[in-house]
Amino acid sequence: MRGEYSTKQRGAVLEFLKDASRHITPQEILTHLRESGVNISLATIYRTLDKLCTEGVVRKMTMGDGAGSCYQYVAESTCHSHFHLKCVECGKLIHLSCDFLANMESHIHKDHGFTISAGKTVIYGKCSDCEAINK
Amino acid sequence: MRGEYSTKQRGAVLEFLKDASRHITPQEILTHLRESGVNISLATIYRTLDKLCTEGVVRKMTMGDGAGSCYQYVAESTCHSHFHLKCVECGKLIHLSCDFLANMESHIHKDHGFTISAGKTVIYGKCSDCEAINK
DNA sequence: TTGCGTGCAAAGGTTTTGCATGGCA
DNA sequence: TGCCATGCAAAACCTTTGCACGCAA
Repeated sequence: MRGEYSTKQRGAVLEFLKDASRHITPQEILTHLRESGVNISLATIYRTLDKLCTEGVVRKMTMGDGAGSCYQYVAESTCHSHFHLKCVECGKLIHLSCDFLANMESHIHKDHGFTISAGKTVIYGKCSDCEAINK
Repeated sequence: MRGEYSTKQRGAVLEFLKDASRHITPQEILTHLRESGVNISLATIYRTLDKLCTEGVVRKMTMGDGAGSCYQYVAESTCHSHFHLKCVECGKLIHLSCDFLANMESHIHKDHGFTISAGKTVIYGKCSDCEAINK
């Protein structure tokens, strides 16, 4: 018989991602689940995340600071108009929902023939706090 | 005496980056320079790139597909209004200069207090070609 | 001569893979 | 029972670092 099995580990990973609903590293998942008494290995986490990614349930993002990849649970409703700003100074990650960005998407689609995948995109720059400090 | 030396390796790396004027991986640099008869090691390339980065001569970018980091030569004049679109299907990288994006920068700066670093930002999505194929 | 730059090899961290075992259906 | 999922360990990668030597100034 073909198909997928529902296991404790897979359930735990998915539940943790849902609860956190923020960007998470495989290492974080390992630590938290171990603390919660779940027996799981890093390899399984990577394999599980890979599958969830293919299914479109979670999303993989790469932070530019070499700190490894992050994964995030994707609720269907939050797919649009949601960009991420990452501060290159302090590493803070800002979730940004804004109509203006919806305009940007349609502009780029019309004028440049490119369909933006907002969830995968990380915009780099400096947050207001760090900007103030350096001035 | 303090200061920097001008070496054959450093010159070769910089020249190659200038010539290519596109996004390049350290591995590519190694291969090309070796083929050109330049004796150089990966470690030196990383160290050189790191310095050039600090000096602002090249820019480091992270491609989200886990393919490692890319570096790009930065001409002073192209620092602004220059975003990158990367197709998640075919991997094509599109350089985008457009006034609209300048507007976006100022909008995000004013309304969200975030200063975008366009050169470090890669916007993911689907290019028109791949969009057409999948439809 | 001084001390930065380089090459090599080893180390560090993240992600992947092989293989035997365990667990779901 | 039949397979898929898991754990462990090893491997594969990318990147960084230590150390002795070479080379620019």
